[in-house]
Amino acid sequence: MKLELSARHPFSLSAVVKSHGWIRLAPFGQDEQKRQTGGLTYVDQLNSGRVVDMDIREAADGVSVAVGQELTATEAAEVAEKVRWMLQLDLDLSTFHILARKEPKLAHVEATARGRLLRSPTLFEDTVKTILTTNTSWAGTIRMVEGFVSQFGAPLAANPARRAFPVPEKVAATDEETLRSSVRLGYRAPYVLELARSVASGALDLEALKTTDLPTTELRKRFLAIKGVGPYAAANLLMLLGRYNFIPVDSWGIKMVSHEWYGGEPVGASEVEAAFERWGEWQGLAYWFWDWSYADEG
DNA sequence: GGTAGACCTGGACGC
DNA sequence: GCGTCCAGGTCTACC
Repeated sequence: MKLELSARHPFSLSAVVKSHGWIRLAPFGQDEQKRQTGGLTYVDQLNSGRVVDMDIREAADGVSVAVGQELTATEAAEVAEKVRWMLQLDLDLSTFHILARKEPKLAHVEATARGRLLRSPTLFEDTVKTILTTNTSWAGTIRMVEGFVSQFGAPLAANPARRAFPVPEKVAATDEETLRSSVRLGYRAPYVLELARSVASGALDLEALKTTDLPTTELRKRFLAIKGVGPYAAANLLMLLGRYNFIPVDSWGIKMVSHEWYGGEPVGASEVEAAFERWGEWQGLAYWFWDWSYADEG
């Protein structure tokens, strides 16, 4: 089954895929051919319980989504809605692009259709993944997410090796020791377990925050109330929700700012924030897509 | 409100 | 092969 979805222009699927590291985390995938064309794959468990695989490619007016299974009308609508969300197909970045034209370090943004961030279909998935990026190497994040998905994700019938991201209920039913020792989440295990149980029980309606009109500072407080989510993680989640008032400052960003404006001298989070303060409600995006002078593999 | 120490893992390094 | 050190954000206790 194939779906055609339009995108607000300028749009580049490749730019979305390369926007950050999520593409390397299960159940996202990208074989060599898709790396060259900018496409991606994703395995998802639909509300009906069925696990489907999506093959997403750039098309004339947006993207085409090939689903490996025949879908009901309800399922097809769900897939379309999720892909629109994941790729931010409807996002209007024209104001940011106008501002970026005046800054040489951001002049590339509009021409290359950058600005969108790849995100997961659910805020639960993005929150778990964000927690698993904290206080570890990128290789560690990949390993933890891979273990988490392979242990608790529902398998694709045609290829059980490929699995969807676990639903909260499945994770909630496990215990901390399994998450620590088997999935090797370390001290993050109780954070992920508590999050899953809060969402599964209905105590925390995480998905409602995707479209809430709460002020950004209030939304940030909601994220900071989640165990394992601190200033960096909260800012990262806000970015994914299109709120760019806070910068997800991590050690890499501190290093970049240090070399960009302080001659490599030690700086802290406050210097990073000060460097982008003038960008106001767009500061997170300005930071994210800044053309850094200092070369680093990040 | 600010700060020190603990948390957990894997990789780098020295022996 | 083994032990030690270090990097990576957040939490808790304490001031």
